Amino acid sequence: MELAAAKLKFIEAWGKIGSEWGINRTMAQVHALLLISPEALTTEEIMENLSISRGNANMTLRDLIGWGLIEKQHKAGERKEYFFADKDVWNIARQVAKERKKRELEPVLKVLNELSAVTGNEKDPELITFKKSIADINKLANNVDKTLETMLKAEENWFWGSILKVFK
Amino acid sequence: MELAAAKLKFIEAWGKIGSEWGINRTMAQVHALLLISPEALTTEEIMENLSISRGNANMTLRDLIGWGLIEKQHKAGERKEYFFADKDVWNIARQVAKERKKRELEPVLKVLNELSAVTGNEKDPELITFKKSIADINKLANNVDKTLETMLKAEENWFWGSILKVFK
DNA sequence: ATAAACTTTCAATAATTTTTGAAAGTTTAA
DNA sequence: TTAAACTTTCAAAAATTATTGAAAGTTTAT
Repeated sequence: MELAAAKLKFIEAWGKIGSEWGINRTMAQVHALLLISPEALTTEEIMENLSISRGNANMTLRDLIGWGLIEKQHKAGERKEYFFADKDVWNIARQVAKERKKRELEPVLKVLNELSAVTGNEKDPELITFKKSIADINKLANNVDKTLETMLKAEENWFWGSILKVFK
Repeated sequence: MELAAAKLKFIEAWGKIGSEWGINRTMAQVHALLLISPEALTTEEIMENLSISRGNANMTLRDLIGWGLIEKQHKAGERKEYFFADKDVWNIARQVAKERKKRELEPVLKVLNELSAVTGNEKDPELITFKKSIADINKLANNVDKTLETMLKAEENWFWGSILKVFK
């Protein structure tokens, strides 16, 4: 396969993955484009490359910066802003894990905690089932939380080394 | 907090989590409802409880069965179908992991493999960057795949025991 | 101070996803 | 076979989410 075709295919695939994981297609595609680009690109170049509007490009780039996945770069003597992606895939995974933990897991843990305090007739099967479910989910969520916490601090080789060794 | 209020809050929260993870809100809410219900419920009861239409309930229940998260049950002497959710949270996590692995991760691994075979001028920075990105993503995806594979086979206590011990 | 170069905003529009509900289909019992 | 009880389908409508593009805003150089 030729590079040009492969690039298109990668951008498409990354966009699809993104949308399956609740990240909007365009955002994932812009990220893909920057990920495989050796040079930082301008808004203009991104718009053209992906056939998206200026407004869309601007918002998407802003979001990607918010996720910590790309950064702005300024070139000496130029007014234009350039954007480039962190190419370290482990950093990307960690960054995504970090943001989703903060944005999603933590609020869930908070709600689960509140729900643990439900009151009522302790003989009521409805209450018994409810409490058991909440307790189980709570336990799972806490284990996930701890594992992510470790992942965030860990180096890639150490992390996978440890996990895969245990599972051999 | 009273049980009735807690149930509503849980259904809402589970729905929100679902939609953040690309599962549609209603599907997650129906799952939540069945998860905290000690008895199997009919389509009718689910419709009423969540204020959704018959068509929606039917499709959603079908999807949940497809994900292996709920099952049909028949009660002796009754024509109606009852639905109930597996209450084992570890099974749920495994089931979701299994389906997403099959539906999403495996196709991605396939595409990444094809993209590894890209050809071109080996001195071209574009090609070098592309190949490096693909190789790195490939490695990460394979590690995730192996870990999920282990998770699918594992008992909950063993799994978390192993992971959390390593990370202590 | 002005204008060119560039970035951001946001109301309107488009695209996508979800939901409805009535009609069609199926199963069971008599 | 008929009809009641129940389930499934799917075209149309509603809701949600993403995108556009022109106008407003900002920064820099002169």
